[in-house]
Amino acid sequence: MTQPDPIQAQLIAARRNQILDAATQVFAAKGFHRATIKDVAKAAGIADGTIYNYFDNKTAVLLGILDRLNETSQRESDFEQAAKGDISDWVRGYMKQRFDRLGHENLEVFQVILSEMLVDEELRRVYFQQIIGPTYDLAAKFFQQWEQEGVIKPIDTALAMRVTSAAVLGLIMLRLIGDTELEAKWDKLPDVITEIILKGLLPGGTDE
Amino acid sequence: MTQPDPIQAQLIAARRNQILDAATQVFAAKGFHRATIKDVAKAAGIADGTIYNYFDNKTAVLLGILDRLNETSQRESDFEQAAKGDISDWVRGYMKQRFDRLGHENLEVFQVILSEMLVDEELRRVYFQQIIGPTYDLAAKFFQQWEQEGVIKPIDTALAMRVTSAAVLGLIMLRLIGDTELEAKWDKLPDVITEIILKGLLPGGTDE
Amino acid sequence: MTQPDPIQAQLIAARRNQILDAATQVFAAKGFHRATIKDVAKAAGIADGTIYNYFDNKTAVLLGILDRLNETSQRESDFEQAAKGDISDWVRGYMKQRFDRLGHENLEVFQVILSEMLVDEELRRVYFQQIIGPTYDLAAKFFQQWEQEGVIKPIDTALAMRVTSAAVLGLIMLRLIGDTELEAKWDKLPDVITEIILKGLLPGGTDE
Amino acid sequence: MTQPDPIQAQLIAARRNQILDAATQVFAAKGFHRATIKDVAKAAGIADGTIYNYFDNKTAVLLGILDRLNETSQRESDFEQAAKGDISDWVRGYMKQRFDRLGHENLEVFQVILSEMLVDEELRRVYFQQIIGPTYDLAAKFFQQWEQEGVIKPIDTALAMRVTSAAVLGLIMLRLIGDTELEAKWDKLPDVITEIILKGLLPGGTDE
DNA sequence: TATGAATGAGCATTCATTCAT
DNA sequence: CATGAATGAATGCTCATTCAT
Repeated sequence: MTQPDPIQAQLIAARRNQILDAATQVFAAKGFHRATIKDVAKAAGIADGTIYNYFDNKTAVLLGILDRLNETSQRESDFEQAAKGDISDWVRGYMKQRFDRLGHENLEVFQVILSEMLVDEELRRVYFQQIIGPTYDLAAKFFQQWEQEGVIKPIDTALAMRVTSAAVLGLIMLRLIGDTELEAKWDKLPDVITEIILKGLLPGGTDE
Repeated sequence: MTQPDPIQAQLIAARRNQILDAATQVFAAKGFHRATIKDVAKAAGIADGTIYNYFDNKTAVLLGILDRLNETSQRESDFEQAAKGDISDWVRGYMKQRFDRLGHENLEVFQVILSEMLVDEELRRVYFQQIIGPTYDLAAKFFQQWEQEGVIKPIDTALAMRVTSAAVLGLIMLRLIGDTELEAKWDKLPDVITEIILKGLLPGGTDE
Repeated sequence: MTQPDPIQAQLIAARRNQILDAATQVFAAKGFHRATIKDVAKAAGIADGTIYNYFDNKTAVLLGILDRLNETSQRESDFEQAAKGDISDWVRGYMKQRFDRLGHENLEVFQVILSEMLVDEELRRVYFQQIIGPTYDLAAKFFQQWEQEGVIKPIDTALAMRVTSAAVLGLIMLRLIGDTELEAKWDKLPDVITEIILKGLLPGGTDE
Repeated sequence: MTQPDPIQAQLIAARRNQILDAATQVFAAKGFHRATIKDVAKAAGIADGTIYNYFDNKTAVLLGILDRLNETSQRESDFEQAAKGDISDWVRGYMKQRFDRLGHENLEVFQVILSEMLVDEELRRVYFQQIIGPTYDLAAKFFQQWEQEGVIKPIDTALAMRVTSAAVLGLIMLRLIGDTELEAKWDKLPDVITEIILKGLLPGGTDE
């Protein structure tokens, strides 16, 4: 029954991606609830029912988008290397990457995911386990190491780390909510936020 | 028609609050979309149609909740006085107030509002105009004053202010998304976040 | 309990008329179904419930309008006198009266009544008994007399009479349905229709 | 997608007809407003939603009925041929066809359509464009030709033509409104109305 | 596997009518 | 009688999901 997966798996993956591409586009444009399966199917150039051969339900499609984002993130995250440099470079690099990766389409899908996540238990769980969790784990290592090395002041690293990423998430939220000022100065944010965060984290906190 | 509206207004306000109480409870429990008007009516102990004597739409009910939150906020916000003290006190006070005000029920409603806001243009507009806008304006005054006085380093105050509130919003988001660590250490956050933010904002950034 | 009706009756009649005036206006503007009791009440400057002290239900209000139209019609119909003259004058007079009486507001209420009548059994019955019936009876007398006197050709007078009034009703319908040509030439119709009908009814049907 | 639409179109047409048959029956029995989509679906033996795969709205279903009536009309209307004969034959033929075509079911649907048309702008527009308009155009040709040939007296042909069809429409209305006399003598009407109309239209207007 | 027609549960909203004050 | 808040039945329409072909 279940063949190993010669090229079958590739075909399936291709179809899934085709659907996810369409869904990303459609969800970003109309939002999760307003977008219908028919919309997605049409955008993908397939029939409604076909989607259900690859995903259990509409929510699963959103989860699929999340998964892909996740994979992309991990592939892109070269924190490890960056971390070899000093903390200043690392934070700035982290910020730059975060803000850059949110181009227009990404931002809109992210909006949909966030909105749905606030309402859907499972999505929340998956997002946390697959995306936030690993990121935390990685970052935690750095923060703890920095603390031990005295690079940052003695502080609850778990919270410090969370405040750092919260600042980013919060700025994204504010922009999504309609803060035009933020939208206009989006490019300046990595530097500003780095400056603010760092000069508090650094024991000396002065010039740089 | 008959009287100007001495007690009439009170009756209306009472009914509205009765509905908003029920809606708050129901929306928090089931989310905005999953909750039906019938649910809210039942929870309020009235008929479906009665809700429409006090609110135009289901969305208007959510806006009503937002309004109440807003009024409560403004009544509670004694930023002005706090500001007379130094920046350190102000930021710590701001943080404390923000985090304290999000008890359990508040947090859940906030979750619903955030989720819906990410999807509903009008809600976004209203929220921004009525809540974020005024807060920004108030905060902007302080930040600019502080900058002129040299209390904080020369920096884009508009962004600095946004980063500050973004940190709070982001932490709330992270908690809502399911960060149990944050939930456990919720009480410590005002101090930690103040420390981080301030020591970056302060020109010296050291001891305090 | 039931007082004879000193001035009471007058007050009641006044209130009823007040309501019917408002209803006529509102129904004409929005149609029977789209118009709500609230609309009528507002237009009449009274409360919703008050209407139900004077009419059993919404349909009864329409019936009330019909009644008034009927009374007006009967008061205006001086067919008797006209009939003393010759048939030509009578028909022309009849036509002129019919077409003149349909000014703008009248036409629109008539539209509402017709539409509702086609769907409401009782309205149909009342309309027929109170308006069409009496008119038929009156006209029948004339037609029969004319036939006996040889003023019109030997023909089924019941049908002849009906064809005559049908022509009028049909033209009104066509106009209501949207025949702009008819609307433009509305004033010419009494003469044209009289000419057509008469020169067929008259035994000679000759010159002109 | 797959095939052009050989049998597909037939299936669709069949389903549409199935729905229209049911709707005709239900609308005739209960009237357009009182009839629910659920009624129609039940009568057609399908689910509610299925109707919306074939029609946009409830109103569109009524328009569909209208279209079918229209097609039938056009197929049946052999005015052209009839017109080759003399005017007397043409009018009598026209009348016969009109009155014959309104058997019982047809009459009831027509009632619904008329009622709704008096209230619905779009229906009115469609009916005028698709049914009345073409009929007018065709008839206008004949009337103008007849006038030029001196077959009918010099008269405003546009109005003459309208009076002619108004007579028919008016009689239908009177019958629909509940004129039992008309119902009883329905078969005699084509002759009577032809006689009345013609002997006025004919220059001589006498014998025949 | 792909299709897309059929399904039918689900829901916001309206509004005629009632009745306590 | 007047009021107008409360009622709650009633309904068109959507759309995720299924399943026969």
